[in-house]
Amino acid sequence: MSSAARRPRPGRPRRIPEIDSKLTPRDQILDASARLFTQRGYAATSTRDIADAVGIRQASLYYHFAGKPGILEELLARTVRPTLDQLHKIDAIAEEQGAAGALYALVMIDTATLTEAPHNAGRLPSLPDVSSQKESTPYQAIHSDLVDAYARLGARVSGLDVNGILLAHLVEIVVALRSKGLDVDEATRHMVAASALRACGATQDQITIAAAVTWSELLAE
Amino acid sequence: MSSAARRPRPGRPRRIPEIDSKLTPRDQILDASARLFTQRGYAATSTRDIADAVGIRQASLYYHFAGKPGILEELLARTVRPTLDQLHKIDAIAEEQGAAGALYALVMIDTATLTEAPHNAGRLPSLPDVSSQKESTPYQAIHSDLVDAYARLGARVSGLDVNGILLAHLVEIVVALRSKGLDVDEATRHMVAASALRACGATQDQITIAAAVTWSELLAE
DNA sequence: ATTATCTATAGATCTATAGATAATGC
DNA sequence: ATTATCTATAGATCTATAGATAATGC
Repeated sequence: MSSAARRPRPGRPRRIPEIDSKLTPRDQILDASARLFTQRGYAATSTRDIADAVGIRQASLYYHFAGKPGILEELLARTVRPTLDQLHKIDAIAEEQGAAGALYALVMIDTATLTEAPHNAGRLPSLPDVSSQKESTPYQAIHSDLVDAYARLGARVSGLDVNGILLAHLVEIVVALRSKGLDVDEATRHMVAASALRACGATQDQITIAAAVTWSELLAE
Repeated sequence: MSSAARRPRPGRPRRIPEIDSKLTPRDQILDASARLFTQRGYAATSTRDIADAVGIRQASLYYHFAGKPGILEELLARTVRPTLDQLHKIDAIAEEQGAAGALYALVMIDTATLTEAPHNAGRLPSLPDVSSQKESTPYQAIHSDLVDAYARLGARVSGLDVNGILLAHLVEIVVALRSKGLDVDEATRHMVAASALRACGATQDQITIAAAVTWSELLAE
């Protein structure tokens, strides 16, 4: 038998040798934290709980993160950053194909981000022990960028002032579905995108066209 | 001017005299706790936070409750106990008028309980730091009594095995509405009751009759 | 030299108990 | 005597820092 692939890293070895994980130590911490935060709550999870789950000593967390708030911050950011990183595509679609197609595409991207977040970390922002944190964390800033994008596109589709938070909230249905153990597939996400356009007063024809636009544009990465 | 009504109670006075509250000290603690638990989370709220909100010393809580878990337990119980206390009426309706009317009435009573719970304490059971508690608290027992009642009536209305949890979950829509700041009025609760019957396969005629039954029976306290 | 861990521990909570105290009630 | 508070504090965490250590990389 060949022994399992070893890929020795620098640094003092762990007391209990790492089971061969494909994740970096940093990502192991984030994954364990997402699981514990969503299952037991943020405040109810101690840094020791996280370290134990990863298989390192409590103090070793601080080499990778500025403590529990730092871990939370990164988990929150990962629920929006992948979406924001594609906003340039949305802008391009809005230019070339109109706002309806762009809004539809934004919903498809945002729901993909939320569906792919490990351990349904999209639940975290609405937990009381997370949302009651002090204002003006980096997350609040990037999240409001996303809300602004929804508000802009919603306004252009409807011709009215659309509340961006309302659209962002509508998209979070996929988080609720996941937390009830339901699978969120592509068809589900299309339904959510169509709902968002309908909420902006789009006709069925506009929705059908928007759905078509999304594919031709987004697949051309 | 007449001085505000004093109603001296036995016991050492508080350091900071109590502002004339109509609540017993025990209920003052429950009210402050419900507010803090729903706003900041259960684990994120310390016994000192609660005591400060009430205006007593941290240690004084323990005269009224067996600690934070005891306070939580009572708050959870109050989200179901008022409903369970009226189950005998539901049973009577089921006997005399049939299961559909009884299920409709149960939903109306349960939604009333949840709508009237101070600070929307109906949110608490689904918070991760609450739901991940160890099993077999008294609350789990009485809550499963309620779920059983839904399952029994649902089965009788539909003729099939209906998941009681599904109906109980459907009712919790009123908690979600309240936490979004929306008002839950009687019309809303009727819509929820009708939805529950529809979920059990009731016809519109059956629903109309069930709605009528509810009033004649429940108003006769 | 750099990296990623470790051990040890200080200081800040946080929970819960013991026992004192200041009212009312009888 | 009973009731409802208070003060004081022990013991159990929990977070975060300091500094040592055991690898790899150059």
